[in-house]
Amino acid sequence: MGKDAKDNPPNIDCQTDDDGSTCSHMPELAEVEYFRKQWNPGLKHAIRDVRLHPNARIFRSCEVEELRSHLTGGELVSSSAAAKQMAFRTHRQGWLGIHLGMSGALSVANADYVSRPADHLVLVQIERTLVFSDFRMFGRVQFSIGKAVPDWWSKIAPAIASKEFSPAAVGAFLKRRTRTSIKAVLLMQERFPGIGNWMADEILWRAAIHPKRIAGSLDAEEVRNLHREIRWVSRRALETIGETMADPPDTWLFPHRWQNGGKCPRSGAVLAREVVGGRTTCWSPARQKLR
DNA sequence: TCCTATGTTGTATG
DNA sequence: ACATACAACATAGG
Repeated sequence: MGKDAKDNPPNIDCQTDDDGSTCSHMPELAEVEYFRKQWNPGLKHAIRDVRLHPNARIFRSCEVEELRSHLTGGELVSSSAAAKQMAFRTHRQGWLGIHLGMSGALSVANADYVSRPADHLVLVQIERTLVFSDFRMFGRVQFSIGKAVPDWWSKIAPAIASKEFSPAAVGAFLKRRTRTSIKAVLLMQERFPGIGNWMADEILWRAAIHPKRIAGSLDAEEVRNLHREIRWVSRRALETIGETMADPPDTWLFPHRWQNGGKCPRSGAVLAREVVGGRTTCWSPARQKLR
């Protein structure tokens, strides 16, 4: 699972949002991986100062003063991402966990960076500043010290790319959901770590499965197709969005799904949009039938 | 003014 | 114990 970050040469570019408020990419699997790498230039460099908002909601599971004193004068040595969670290891057995929620973002800025109101955790170094901003504060920071792997990291479900994420495991999970839509089930992190709203829609569109289908009603072939598309979308998203945050090409559902009157890139039919499983859902009625 | 937002969690109910 | 549904969290933008 863990990919250790490379110690890249310092990158002093300011990559914070220039509109100062919104980020068009909300964090799912690949976006989290992209944001994780934003802090690579700061790994293995001393942190001179920690600026944080101790009462911000993102610290609701965190001993803020312990975090502050540990990081001040210390350093981050490596990082990995799993599901929608990031883990940064520190100089002396520290674990810094970051979840980006709906509006969180990591960025690297100049050494003389002036914090904005939504910058809740800012790590100041000699050559750069590492910034975690989150204006809605659905994100979460966690911190612990010690060899023991913290629960928030060890309890993450087996990665979609792993061997344990098998068609049989997916099928067994679906079989237990006899009254829930497949769309809602795909969002369950206990089996589909990192899948979020846009990925779920993309996967179902490719697998030609209607989002309102009852999860337990999929037949063996549909489960196989679904499993294959989950793997494919995850891998391709990591290769594209995970590297550059570039939007996927027009051959994906992704760039069409929020446009009013958007059309299915395969059938040309007008896309449907409706709340399914409590989330806004987009599908192509021409490809995805309720049977 | 009202509605939307790509996430998770706590709680109530079946 | 497990499955299910939904309000709540906080903020900005259309």
